[in-house]
Amino acid sequence: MKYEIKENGIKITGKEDFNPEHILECGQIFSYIKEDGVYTVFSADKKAKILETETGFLIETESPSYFVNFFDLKTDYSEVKKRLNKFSIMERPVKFGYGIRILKQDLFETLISFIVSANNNIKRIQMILNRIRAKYGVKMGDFYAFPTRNQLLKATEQDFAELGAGYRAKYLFNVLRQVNEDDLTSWQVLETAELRNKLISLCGVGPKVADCVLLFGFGRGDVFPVDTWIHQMYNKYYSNLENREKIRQNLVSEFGLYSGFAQQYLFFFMRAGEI
DNA sequence: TTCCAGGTGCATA
DNA sequence: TATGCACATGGA
Repeated sequence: MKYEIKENGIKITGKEDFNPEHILECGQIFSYIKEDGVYTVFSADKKAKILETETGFLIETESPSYFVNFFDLKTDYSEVKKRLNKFSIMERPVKFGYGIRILKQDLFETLISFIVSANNNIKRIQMILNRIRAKYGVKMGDFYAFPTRNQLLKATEQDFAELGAGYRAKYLFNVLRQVNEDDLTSWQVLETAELRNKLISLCGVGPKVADCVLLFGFGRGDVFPVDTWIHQMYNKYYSNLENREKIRQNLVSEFGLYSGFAQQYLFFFMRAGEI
């Protein structure tokens, strides 16, 4: 796959390592829409529309350099897939989710989004996050930016509850008073284990949410978020184990630096009912 | 009606 | 350290 910065966005050549549906519908991001088969993705205060062309895709955006990083275009996913295919369990999931890429998302938005995601379903997560955008974010023409921490500080616990956050309203209210965007950015230099502990110390952030923020925000490959789907997968393909911490440890020791990638293909595969 | 969704916090032993 | 339970909400 090749990419090229154009006046109106980014031109992608090749379809094997970039598939909008697989990238966006694999549960790593909640802020996107599909209209007439065309995906538009929202991140922080930016958006990009992904148009299919004969030879690849055009990522139409005013912020091309942001989305080069966002879509992780500098990473060679054919190499990632080659590595993963050395694990026999990965062959079918990698083939099925061929165009997946792990997004490098805005840290603050990722943190808030995955706190909302806990014990929740994707449709409702999207609804709640949309309401948060619309109520507290700045209007950017035809969409709302994800609000900043300062903007969200105006919200009370009751406000979040009214947006549908349920019992997570308290987590949101509290976490906003524990960290700001600069804290998160400054943690980028920490090693994964220490960074993980920092995240887990935050309200509403346990092992699973921390691993999602590490993978989808901080771009750490050496984490393996274990949710109900991965739990099911493990019981089917490995062994019956109830302890999610042990499952996580086993999977991280198996996949090492490629844990995050493996996890995402497996999650997409499981959720699609391919099992 | 009951179960489940990309789980976490807290009490208890 | 580890186990058990409560927690909002809406769709299946």
